[in-house]
Amino acid sequence: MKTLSERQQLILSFIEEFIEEHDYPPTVRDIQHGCGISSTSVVSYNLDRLKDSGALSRDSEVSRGLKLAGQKGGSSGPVSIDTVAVPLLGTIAAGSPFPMPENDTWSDLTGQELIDLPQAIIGTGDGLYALKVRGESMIDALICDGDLVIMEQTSTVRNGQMAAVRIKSDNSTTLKHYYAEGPRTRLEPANPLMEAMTFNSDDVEVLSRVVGVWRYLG
Amino acid sequence: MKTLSERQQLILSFIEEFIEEHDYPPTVRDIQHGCGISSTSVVSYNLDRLKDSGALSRDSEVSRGLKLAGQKGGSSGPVSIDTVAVPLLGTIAAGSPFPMPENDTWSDLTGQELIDLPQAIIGTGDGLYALKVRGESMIDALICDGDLVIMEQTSTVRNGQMAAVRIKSDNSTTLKHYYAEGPRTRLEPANPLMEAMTFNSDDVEVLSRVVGVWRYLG
DNA sequence: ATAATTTCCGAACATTAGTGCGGATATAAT
DNA sequence: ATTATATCCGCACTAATGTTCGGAAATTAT
Repeated sequence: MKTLSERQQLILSFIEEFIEEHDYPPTVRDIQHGCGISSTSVVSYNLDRLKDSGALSRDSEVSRGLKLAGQKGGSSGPVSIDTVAVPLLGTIAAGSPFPMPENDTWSDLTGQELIDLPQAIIGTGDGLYALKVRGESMIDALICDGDLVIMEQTSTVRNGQMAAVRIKSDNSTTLKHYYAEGPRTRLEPANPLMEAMTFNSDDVEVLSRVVGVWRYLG
Repeated sequence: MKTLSERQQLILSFIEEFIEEHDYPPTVRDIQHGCGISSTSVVSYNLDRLKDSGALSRDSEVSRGLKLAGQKGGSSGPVSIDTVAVPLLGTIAAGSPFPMPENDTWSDLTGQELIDLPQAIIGTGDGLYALKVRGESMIDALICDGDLVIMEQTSTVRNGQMAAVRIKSDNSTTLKHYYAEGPRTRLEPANPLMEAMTFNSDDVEVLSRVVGVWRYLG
């Protein structure tokens, strides 16, 4: 049996993910653009090759007439270790109020979406929660749309740590590196190309500490 | 909530059986003939009613763009908290050569530092490796010093995915969103405030795909 | 090198398939 | 009955989508 070309494997994995996302197969043109192929005929050609090799079946003259043959291969044998489940409490977006765990929220986590993180890198996971970032409002913090921010609810952070802080006079909330310097508090964006700002310490309220950021590019 | 008409229930069950048989949803006309309806517009009308009632979702202007509400992904088993161990191969810094897994590196992982990541968000973990970022040379990619970049060794990525690409004429390597557009290839920084650049496709070599970024602020 | 084969390209082309519209028909409310 | 609402009918229109074809380019075999 002929081995699949790189492009054919790419197409195959694209189809798989497309179905995973949409619950229906892609069109020839979906594949074309998704895989950066210049012509629909090339897609059609490779689909026929894939059909020949038995990797999929194809209904002629039917839009989205694709069916993967070798569905999900059984997962090999992932090593099981301890993980910590962290509740996904909501999303942050520019302007929207900053979601915070509340007393009853903690006790009633039923139905909450949970994010599993390895204990090895997270620690005990006590008091941790996750927020999903919406929009590009946190570019300054090197955080973009879709990122998952892991936070620890605390009102005290050490200098240099990143925290969700509220500027009372603005009633705005941002993620910044925190530096208490006596009566003044300096907030420094993660992006070193951007300028820091200082406020009266009274004006700055620490909401949570940022423990980690997870960006998944599937 | 309105109760479904007989015809709507018929359509619903037809869609269900059709998907069962073909693995892709029917067209409006498939439904028309399958349910003995005289006009496509009647089908379209009832599909909209079914959408209103939440029985299914419909992608506009998309052939077979149907998804039954009660169906979601594959088998929903018990949530496993398995993790996958990913080898930490080295560090990336500005100017330094981009570390890549080599043949013997793969076979001899003894003593390699391993990073555990949840299988739930990483997948099988096949062909994955991790690199630690040194320095601020990747600010454009919203990646900063200390970040852990999870990569998959592949030379083919789909449009829109982020990848480690080498510009041959520069002999430089960066992380960019990749868009193959025929003879030209567009590389787009993750930071939407920055401009994209295009190169001759010959001049661009894909080294690895970026699967995820983990930033730990302990 | 030369020829054979595979793969790719671009541009039509032809069918498939979703949508819109005027009007008919039924069903329910007033 | 009369109005309102929901459903249906055909038909035409347009967008979506699979296919074809001549030729170029890359790969492999002789």
